[in-house]
Amino acid sequence: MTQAATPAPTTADSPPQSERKGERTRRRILETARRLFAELGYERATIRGIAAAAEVDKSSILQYFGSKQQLFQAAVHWHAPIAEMTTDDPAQTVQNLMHGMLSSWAADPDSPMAVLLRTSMTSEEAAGLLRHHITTEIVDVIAATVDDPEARLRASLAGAMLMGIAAQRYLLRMPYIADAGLDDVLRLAGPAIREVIAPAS
Amino acid sequence: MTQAATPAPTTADSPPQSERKGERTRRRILETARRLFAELGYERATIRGIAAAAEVDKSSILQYFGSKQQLFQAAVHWHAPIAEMTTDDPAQTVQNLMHGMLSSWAADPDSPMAVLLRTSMTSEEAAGLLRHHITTEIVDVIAATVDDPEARLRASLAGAMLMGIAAQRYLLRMPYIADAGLDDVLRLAGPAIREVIAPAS
DNA sequence: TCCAAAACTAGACAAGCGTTGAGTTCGAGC
DNA sequence: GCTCGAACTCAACGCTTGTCTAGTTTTGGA
Repeated sequence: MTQAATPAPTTADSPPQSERKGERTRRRILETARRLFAELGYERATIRGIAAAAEVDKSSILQYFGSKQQLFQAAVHWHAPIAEMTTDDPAQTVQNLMHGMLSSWAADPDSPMAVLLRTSMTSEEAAGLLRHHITTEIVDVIAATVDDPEARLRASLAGAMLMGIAAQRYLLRMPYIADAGLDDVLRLAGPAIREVIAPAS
Repeated sequence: MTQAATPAPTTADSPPQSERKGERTRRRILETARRLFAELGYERATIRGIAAAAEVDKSSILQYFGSKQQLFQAAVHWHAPIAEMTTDDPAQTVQNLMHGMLSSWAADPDSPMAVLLRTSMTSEEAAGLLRHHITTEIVDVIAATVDDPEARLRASLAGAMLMGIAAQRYLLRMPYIADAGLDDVLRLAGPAIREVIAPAS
């Protein structure tokens, strides 16, 4: 019931050299958990495995996060800076989004969003988290910049297409898509996705 | 190693009223396994659960398929009639493919392809099966109808986009995409995907 | 009707899981 | 130097999993 009672009077993000010792451990657990959840999915990533990889006792994980479920929720919690990518020009916005999403996945295949997407395929709870995040933080923001009665459906479809490419490129590592350069992918797919959001431009 | 030694001198598909009793049981196990693998993923779908749902003893499943792994492989084995959908006109081919894939997923969310996609996200072995199927049975066939040095990359990207839409519509049930009519989805996304395969047409 | 083969079941096994609670080490304040 | 709480570890629990072996029931041709 009771949360691990973090004292944390300071800002809870970005490592400040050496804070409270427990915070460092907590972050190490979280990063390891993200990596293993991404590689293995929810059930195959065991608390024991995460504990061993993070060089921590399995009990510590439960002391910090309460249960495997809560550890997972903490691991996939993220905030996408979509608002900073939107401009007045929908075409430019799409370009920013595509480049931002694909290059961020390239840099970190264990990003919370990638982890959540993987697990959403076989977990209704994870799917619910993903739906909420994508709807409120991505679709709504993009749709607000488009003047169209079907703006939200258009934004959702564009997002689905982009997610399909990202998933096949970075998660499934499909031939051709995974082998091509990022610029080739953007060149071939960019105009098409742009057209879904802003058809007449 | 040895396949379950099916006697089957007749065609192995479509139920012919009442054949060998074992064949009926085998098919019932296979259909139940597909459904549960689709709903739960590979690890959460247990042999015991499949056996109970198929009203069969758990040992029978292992007798028919050897192991859980082999049962899974049998469950996700499929053949897509892509060749019958291709025409001389790439635009028409894309239209056929989109309509075919989306409406087949709508009719049967537990299709082998859907099951394989779900599990591929967290299983390298499943991902390998999916890569092989998609490359040889879909991408190559589509690319053969397109005259372009980047035909395979184009076909792969179009497939990825289509898969993204199908996944969000039928597996993740995202708002807007899942709620919209099939005709709306085709109207908005169709031209964009068509453009990826046949840019100048 | 009989009987071997096919189909199916019951029960147990070891291994691995998430979780628990009691115990041990560490590090800062008096 | 001592103390006390925070940080961490150890050993065990109850349970579920996939698989195996041995046995029972059903089936279909002679």
